[in-house]
Formats: sequence, structure tokens, C-alpha cells
Amino acid sequence: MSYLDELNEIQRQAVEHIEGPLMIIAGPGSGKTRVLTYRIIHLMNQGVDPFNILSLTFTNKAAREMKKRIEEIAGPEARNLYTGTFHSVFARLLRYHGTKLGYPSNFSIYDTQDSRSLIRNIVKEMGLNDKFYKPSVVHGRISKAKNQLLTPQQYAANMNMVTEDETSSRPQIKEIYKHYARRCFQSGAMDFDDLLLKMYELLSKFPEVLHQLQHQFKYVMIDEFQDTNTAQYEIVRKISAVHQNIGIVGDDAQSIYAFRGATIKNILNFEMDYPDLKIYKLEQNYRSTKNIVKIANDIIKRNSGQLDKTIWTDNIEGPKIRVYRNASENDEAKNVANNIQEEQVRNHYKNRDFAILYRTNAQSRAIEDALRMRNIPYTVYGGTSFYQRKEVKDILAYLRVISNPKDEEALRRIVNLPTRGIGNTTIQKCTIIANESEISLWNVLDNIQLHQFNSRVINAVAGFTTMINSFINMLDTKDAYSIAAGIAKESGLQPQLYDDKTVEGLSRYENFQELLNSIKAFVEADEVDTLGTMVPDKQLGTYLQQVSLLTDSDDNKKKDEAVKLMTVHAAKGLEFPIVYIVGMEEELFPSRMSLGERDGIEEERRLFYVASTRAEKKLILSYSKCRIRFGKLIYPERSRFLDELNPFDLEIIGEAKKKTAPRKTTAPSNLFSQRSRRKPTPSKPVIADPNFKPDDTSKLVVGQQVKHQRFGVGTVNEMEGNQPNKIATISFEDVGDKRILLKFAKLQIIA
DNA sequence: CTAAATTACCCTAAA
DNA sequence: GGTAATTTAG
Repeated sequence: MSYLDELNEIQRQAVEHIEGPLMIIAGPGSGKTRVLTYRIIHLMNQGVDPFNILSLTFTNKAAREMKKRIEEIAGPEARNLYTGTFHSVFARLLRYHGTKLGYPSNFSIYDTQDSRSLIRNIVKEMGLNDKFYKPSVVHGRISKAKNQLLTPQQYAANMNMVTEDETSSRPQIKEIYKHYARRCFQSGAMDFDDLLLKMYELLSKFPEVLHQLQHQFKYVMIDEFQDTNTAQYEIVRKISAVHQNIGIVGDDAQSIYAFRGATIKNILNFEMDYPDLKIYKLEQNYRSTKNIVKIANDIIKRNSGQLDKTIWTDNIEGPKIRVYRNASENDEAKNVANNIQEEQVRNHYKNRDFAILYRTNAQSRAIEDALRMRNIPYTVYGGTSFYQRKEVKDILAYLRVISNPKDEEALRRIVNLPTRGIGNTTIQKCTIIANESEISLWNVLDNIQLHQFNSRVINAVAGFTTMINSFINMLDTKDAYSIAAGIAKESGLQPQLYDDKTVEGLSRYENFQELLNSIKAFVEADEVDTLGTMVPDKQLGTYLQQVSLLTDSDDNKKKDEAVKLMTVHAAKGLEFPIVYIVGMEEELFPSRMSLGERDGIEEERRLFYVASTRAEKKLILSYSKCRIRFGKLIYPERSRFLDELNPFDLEIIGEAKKKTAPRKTTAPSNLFSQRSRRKPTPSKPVIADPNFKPDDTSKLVVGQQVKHQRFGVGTVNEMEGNQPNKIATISFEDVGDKRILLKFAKLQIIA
């Protein structure tokens, strides 16, 4: 059998493992995907029906690619494999079985925005202080609870959770959780965490469903196991309880999702829960140069309590790791862009060979500008992804309401969009009626004539509900595309977007068209959806469910040929010949939020480990002396992670490389220490008056006398532009007329 | 009720 | 430096 020959000894053993639990500890670049793929092929060759195999991966894309590969080798019956992410697989199962729990099969999936907006409303309704009960904080708590499988009742009875809330002066969270859960249920909606929690509930309350799934999924495989949370683990444990054929693949060193409930305990528990467990360790790295592997090992060895393993490689030595020191974030971006061009010219790398990784999405802007300036094609993954854009979400909200009118968040979003005379007060009144009579908001609107409103309001609301109802009536006869195209025009959204001829407006219209096209593609796709499974129908509900769980990296329309920009998290599982990690600065990487606890720093370090091990040939780290954050200039310190590396493995480029090292004749503990951490003095602005205290200029008016830090005294002639980009033209006594952007200006108002 | 102006909050990461 | 909620003017 040819495929077994492509494996090393341990890989082959893992692939040939058929019955019983197994754990594969797979270092970066150790051929994990290949082992996963070949094991499934091997199972099929041993007579296992692919219908009996469940394979959970981290992204839909990974699932799709794996399936394609298996199909190429093992033939078309591989289509019967059940694959996807936890969320997408569970959503599919809940769509089928959810009615048992009282959900419509067309249940909506609330994204984070929907959840938070609902929480904001609940907090308001309960009359709580929104300074304490911030939607993000409350949602975080609820999410944490759900990831531990705690229902609202269990939460209220859980001493740990309740005490934590009380000490943080948020004792009412348990009550908010109750309301939140009820409102979601009444709206026929599940949030991301519900997909796990309700799946667990389904298996616990309906033994016949559990038995059916246990029977169906005789073999279960889980990729990236270190990033599963309690709920996910408990669900797969239930499913595989009878046959015990559960295989997990993971690497504790690459655990980077503790913030969404992932726990390393799952790996440790796994050993206890399955005493017969066979463990396979893949330690040979086939991806990276020796230098990259060495750096990676140096990074991770700083962490405490790693599972014992040593990553090594037979690959070439490769160049040293480069570290760029930059004057500003724009310089950083320029240097990366220049470097990319240089590598292309000198070493014939293609655009697709480069990836630029950063810790936060906000960092992409400067890089994008620099790449655009040089006409280097690029694709940004994540961030404000396509499906999060306002114009896209608006259309999707219309579709959600048509598919499931109880979906309150979607309904609120579009009821007066574009404006049609149904304002805030009307909606507030309707909400009160809905809550009092325990019916849905849609129900109130749909029967608006039964309630006391003036005729203008009744007409406006009736116009809206009539329109929506006419589309609801099409649900069974028309496909998703016809409905979407119809509602876009009827609702007035499309005409409104079309009329906006500003630059942003044009791009919004493009996005809108692209969404319609993607719906069309969904409808026209021949019998296979983006997960590679059979599509039962072309109905709107099916499309919506799928689209709410799509990740940016699942989008196969992204230009594969371009330079790729993404967060470190999004880069997980990927590899690129040349990798830049930018923004290696304290409070950025490691993140400011992580500095408190040691666990936090260790997770950041694993994140750095993941980032570094994406590189095959070259790894470039860079940081900047100054950066703009929240619109303010800051002077960050170099990341501690750079100081943790052995200077002899690095090649430092930029001002830091001073030949005339004055101090330390012995080998420096790090090369940066030649230049102290002294804050750089900005060279440009001449500070005329060191005691200058600028006033708040937001209320500046024409005719006002002002004093500028550099230009001296002057009079405001003219004001133009809007906040935050207000510009004042000021005549200065010494230097004449100047146009001043107020938000950056240092002005004193002279009384 | 709408549209514009202003303020508030935000920046981890993501299904 | 960007968006979303809130306030204000009409």
C-alpha cells in the first residue's frame, strides 16, 4: 500500500491504529494532517463505512481539504464522511433534532453582536447600571458558564461563579443570564455557545438520539484537541462512550484559545478517561529550517509544565532569524513591504509565499497601506470580515426575519432600515406589549391594528409586515436567491445603496452584490455545499445556518496568490515560506490584557510559538519605537519575547545594530542592550513652550484668539470639516495662515 | 420621526 | 482612529 510508505515509523503506527482510543501529540510541522487523512483512508480500506466516521476539525476549510484529499485517494465514497467544525456539525444535528428541545428547525444563530445587543437591552430593562454591567463583560460570563455546561439555574447555584460576580460588584449576572436564555429561546435563536450547550442537552435528555449518534459515529477523530473546551469534550465523550474509538490530535504547546474556554485539562482528563489510551508522539518537523525550529524550542521552553517532547528536523540550517527595529509603525510596514519586493527580485519568491502575522486586527492598516503603495497584491483574513460588514449583515438580517420572524435581534435591526417611519418609541412600546403578553415582537407588529397606535404608525408598520409576509409565503416555493434578490429590492436597501455614489458607497454596493452572488452560488451549487456534504435543499434556512458559521479562512474566493495578512490566531494550522511577525512590543505582543496573570503570559508565549512555527524558510520579527494607539502616539517597549531569544541566533537590522558598543565587552545578554530602553525623542516638533497645556478645542469658534504651541498667537478665520476631523484656518501673527487639524493640534484658547 | 452632531467606548484573539 | 450609541436640532 503506497500511502503507508510515505510515513515515518510513528506516523505509520498511528495510521494503523484501528480500534480503541488514541492520542497523537503532534508538534508543529510534524505531518499531522497527513496522519489524520491517511488514518481515515486506512480505516476505509479496513472496511469501515465512511458514514460511520466523524471527523472534527478546526476550520471548515481544513475539513473540506481533507475530504478532497481522501476522495482523491480513496474514491467518491469519501463523500459520506461526516466532517466539519464542532459548531457546524452540531448546528446541522440541531437543525434536524432541535424541535425536540422546542426550537424551530430554522432557528437563528446569534453572533457576538446580536448577543451583546440583547444583553444591553436586558440590562436596560432590568434597570441595572450599565457601567457595571457592560455587554461584553456580561456576555463573557454567560459564555464561560455555557462552555462549562452550566444552565442559568446551575449558574445561580454555583458558588464559584456567584462569588466571582459578587466580588466584582456584578451580583445580578445570574439574573441576566436567566433572562438572556429565555429571550434567546423565545426568539428561536441559539448563540455560538448554545450550539454546544444545546447539543449536550439533546444528548442528555433524549437517549434515543444519543444511541442513534453513538451507532452512527463508530469512529470519532478530533483535530486541535488542545483548543476544545469542556462542553465540546463532554459531547464527544458521550458520543464515543460505547465504541471508545476516539482519536485526538493536538499539541499542548499550541493551545491558544483559553479565552474561549479551552482547557488543557482536557488532554490530562483524556488520559484518565481512557486508560487504554495509546499515545503517539510526532516530534520530527518537516516544515521549517533548523534555525526556526531552534528558536521555537527556545521560546516554548520558558513555559512551565509542558508535555515532554523534543521537536527536531532534518532540514537545512537556513538563515538566522532577522529582527527589524523600526522608527514607527509606518516604517515597519514599509520595511516589510520593501523586504517582500527584495525577496521577490533576489530569490524569486512569489506573493503567495509571504504571510504577515500580527497580534491584533487593528495592526493591518499600516501594512495594507504600504503594500498598496507598492502595488503588492494582498488579502486580509479575519478582522472586519465580509460577513461582519454592515451592508452584508443588513441583508442577512432581512433574510433571518423571513426565515424566522421570532428572531428579535434581526428584526430590530431592519424594522426601520431604510427609515420607514417606525421609530424608537414605537418599537419600545411594542416591546413592552410583547413582554407583557409573552408574545414575540414580530407578533405584535404583525397584529399592529389590535393595539392602540395612531394611524400613521399603523400604516407604516403594516406596510412593513405585509412586505415581510409576502416573502415568508415564498419560503417553500422559492429558493434562497430569489427571496434574497426580491427582498433586497423591495425593502429599499438595494436602491439606497445604489444611490450612494461615494467611494465607500460604491464598495458597499459591491459587497452587497457579492453577497447576492454567493447566495446564487449556493443555490446553483450541484448537490455539494461548502462543507462537501450533500445539501438537502436550496432553502433559505439552510443557507443562513451555513453562512452564520463561516469563517473568513473558509472563504475560498480569497486570492490565494496574494500576500496574506492575518492574526496569529488565524494563522494556526497554516504554513508559509516566509513569515513576518510584526508589532513585537510589550502590551501588544504579549497583549496588555495578558500581563496580569502568569497563565496569560504563557498563553501569549504559546501564541508566539505558533506564529514562529508557521515559517518554512525565513522568519522575520519586527517592532517599532512608536505606534499610534487609540489615535494617540505611544512609545512601546520591545517585547520581552525578543529578549528571551539567544542573540546569537538573531540578525538585528535597523538602528539597534551599533558597531560601537560602548559597554559590556562580554557577550551581551541581548544585542539590544547596546541601546538602552531610553524613550526616543521625536525629531520633528519643535517644542516652543515646555509648560504648554493645550485646551479642549472641540468648542472652538471663528474669531477666537488662540495660542499654538509652535506658531504662537493667532485668530481663527474659518472652520471646516466635522468631528473628529475638524480643521481650523488660523491667521498667526508670526507665520501667517495655517490650516490646523484640531484633533492633533496643541492650542490654548485665549480668553 | 429623521438626520446630523456629539459623545462614549473601544483594541485581544473567534466560532 | 473607527464605530456605535446618544443627544440635539429641525
